[in-house]
Parts: sequence; structure tokens; C-alpha cells
Amino acid sequence: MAGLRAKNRIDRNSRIVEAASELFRKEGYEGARIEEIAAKAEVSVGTIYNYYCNKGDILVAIVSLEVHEVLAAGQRIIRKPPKNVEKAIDALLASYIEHSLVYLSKEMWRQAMATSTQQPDSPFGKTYTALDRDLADQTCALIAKLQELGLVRRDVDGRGVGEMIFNSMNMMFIEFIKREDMPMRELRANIRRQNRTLVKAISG
Amino acid sequence: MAGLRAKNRIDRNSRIVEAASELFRKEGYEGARIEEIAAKAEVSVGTIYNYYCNKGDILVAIVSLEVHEVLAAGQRIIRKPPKNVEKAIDALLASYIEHSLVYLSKEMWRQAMATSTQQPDSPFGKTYTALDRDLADQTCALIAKLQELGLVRRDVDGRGVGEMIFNSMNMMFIEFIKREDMPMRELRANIRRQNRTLVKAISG
DNA sequence: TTCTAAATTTGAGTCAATTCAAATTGTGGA
DNA sequence: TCCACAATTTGAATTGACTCAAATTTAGAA
Repeated sequence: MAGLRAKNRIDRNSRIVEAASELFRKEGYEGARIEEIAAKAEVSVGTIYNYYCNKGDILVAIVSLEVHEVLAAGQRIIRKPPKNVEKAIDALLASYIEHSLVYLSKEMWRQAMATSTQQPDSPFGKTYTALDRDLADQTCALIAKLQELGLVRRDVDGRGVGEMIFNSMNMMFIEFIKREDMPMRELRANIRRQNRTLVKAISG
Repeated sequence: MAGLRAKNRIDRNSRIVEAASELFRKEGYEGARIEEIAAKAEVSVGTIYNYYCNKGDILVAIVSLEVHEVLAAGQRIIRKPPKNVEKAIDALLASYIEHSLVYLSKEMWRQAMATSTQQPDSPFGKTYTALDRDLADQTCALIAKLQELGLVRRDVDGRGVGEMIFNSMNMMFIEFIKREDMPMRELRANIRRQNRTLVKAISG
């Protein structure tokens, strides 16, 4: 019976994540009590804290699942990007944004971001930061790809430009999740507008 | 005795802010207990909650004092900016960054940002958001000024560019406060590098 | 199979933020 | 000056996240 312990661990962990995920969605992050999550996952409160160092960390674990899907979708866009700089960048960023609310409500995003800011050194604070970096890297990869394709001038600092585009999108995304009433359409328009000058400058 | 009530309010409020400010600095945000703050300010715990809806809000009030100073310093730079686009932008952003740790530790910044993200609709969540917007507006104002001076091309979208520069600086600042060991010098270098392409593109 | 030690779980207890009903204080009119 | 009412303060009680010492479970050596 090789690894009952490991098997149990995986099983318990997924029960915790599943229970938390459901309760966060149903009752909101603040509304979901740890005791409830423990009951639903059929473990004790202590066990949850054995797996996650605090409530926020549980949420960030869920975010992580989400972002991995987003990254995969991003890869597909980079493989065959639209043959136009503006459209290509817009396609990638739109893909990020469209996916963002599939599993996570704005409230959940707010909490996840807050936690990762508050505790950047907790295991999941680090996870969140790493995800952010992966997304930024992907944006840079798109710029590099566009340079390869001759759509973006070779002499621009692809990394600098990619990071700037990602960073400014990220800030606008933060504004978006802070304003419960802001529609996705408005976010996308803001992003396009803000990128326009830079895009024009780097187009080959 | 017109307004004893109003006078007391102002007095108590400033005692609370002062006590909190000292304790946050001395014991860190998490370490400072509300009861302690109340004792130091010579009010009851309940009174603090009469003035601020939670612990994070007290901190954001302190941040607000800080940012107002930063905005004033920014105004002076905009009045007489360096006669070179890159230097002018760098001067403004450097001023923001250099001031940032005078009254607030990185930990305090993390908490303040987390709170404002978590509760964007609380009174001080709104305050924080407004401060951010003021800073962004100031960055845009600098670009406009540089356009007036003929240093930045008239045909660029000053607002879009200003917001992009501010947003991307803001994300880098967030990274900076998350990493306790990251020196200010590195932050400034990153910002300069990231802005370079855009700055080149808009220079007249 | 049996036993020991390490890993893991448990949940009652702790701690600090937040609430709220009672007590106090300021105001303006008689 | 005195009173009634509204605003404000108070701190004991509540709440819910998090801890930790005891109990349970697994691994694997004998």
C-alpha cells in the first residue's frame, strides 16, 4: 500500500479546495467561515491550517488553478497571433480578461490580491507573485514572437515593452475588480486606448 | 461656546491618528492592537470605531497625509520640469518614490494597499482610490506641460500615455513594497528601463 | 505480525477585531 | 438656569480566525 499517506493528503487537500471554492462562491469570501469549510470538507479546522497558513491562502490556491488555464489559453494565442500588432496584443489581453471571471467573482479577486499583497512571503503569496510573473513573461513572449514575425521592430526592448503593457493592464484590472459596476467592455476599451501610442511606436 | 462637540471631534480624531501612527511604526501594523491605540489616544475602543470603520481605515488615513505631501512636491516639479522628457518624467516618479518611505514602512504600505483593495467602498478605500487617481492625474499633467513646452509631440494622447506611465510605475512600486529586500535604486532603474521606449516615441 | 516513532489530525481554547445597548455629554429652547 | 433630546462615548460581550498539546494514524523495522 505504497503511499496511503500521500494519497490521503491529495484527497483531503482537494476536498478542502472544493469546499472552499463552493462556499466562497455561495457566501462570499468574508461570509464563508473556516468551520463551515472544514465541515463541508469533512476535516477538522486544524487540518485546514495544516494545509494552508490562513484563509487567504486557500483562496489564492483557487486563483492559481484559474490562472493556469488562462496561461494555457495564452499559449495558443502566441502560437498563432493575429497578423497585426494591435490586434495581437488585444487578443492576448482580452483572453486574460474574458477568462478572469469564470471561476472567480470580483470579490474573490479583491481578496486574493489583498492577501498576496499583505503576505508576500507566505507560500501562496509567493505563488500569486509567481503567477503574475508568468503572465508578464507571456506578454513579453508575445512581443518577442511579433518581432520574429517582423511585425514589431527588432530594435525595441521587447522585455521593457512587454512588462509595461502587462503592468498597465494589471493596474486597470485592479481598478476593474474594485468597481463592482464597471463592465468588462469598459476595461477593454481603456486598455486599448492606453496601449495605442506604444503600439504605434513599436510597429515595424 | 460654539462647537465644543466639533472641537472635541477634531481633537479626538487627531489623537487617534497620532497614537496609531506611533504604534504602527513601533510595533508594526499587525502588532499594534486597537486597545493599545485606544489607550494611547485616551479614548475607548468603541470611539475608534466611531471614527474609522476598521483597523485598515486608520492606516489609510495616515497614508492620505503622506500622499498629500507627495502631491505638493509633485506640483513643484511640474511647475519647472527638467527640459528633457526622460529627465522630467524620471524626476517626478523619483520624487514619488523617494518620499514613499519617509513616514510609512513597506509593511504599512502593504497593509494600506491590501485594505483599499479589500474594501474599495469603505470611506477610506475611496480615499485611497482617489489619491491614486490624483497621482495619475498629476503624471498626466506633467505630460501635458511637456507638450506645452514643445518637448512632447502634440499629436500623442497625453492622457493615455500619462496613465500608462503611472500605472506601470504603480505596479513596480507594488513589487517593491512586497520585496522587503529590494532597494530603491533597483526600483528606479526598472522604471527608467520600462519607460524608455515610450519616452523615445513621444519625444518631439 | 507487532511495535515504535514520525507524521498528521483534532477541536477546545486563545486572541484580537468588531459590535451594540447602556451611559454620558453637548446643544438649544423655555 | 434647567430640561429634554440628540449625538457621542463606553467597554463588556460577541465573533471568527488561528494555535497547540493530546490523540490518532501510517510507515516500516524487527
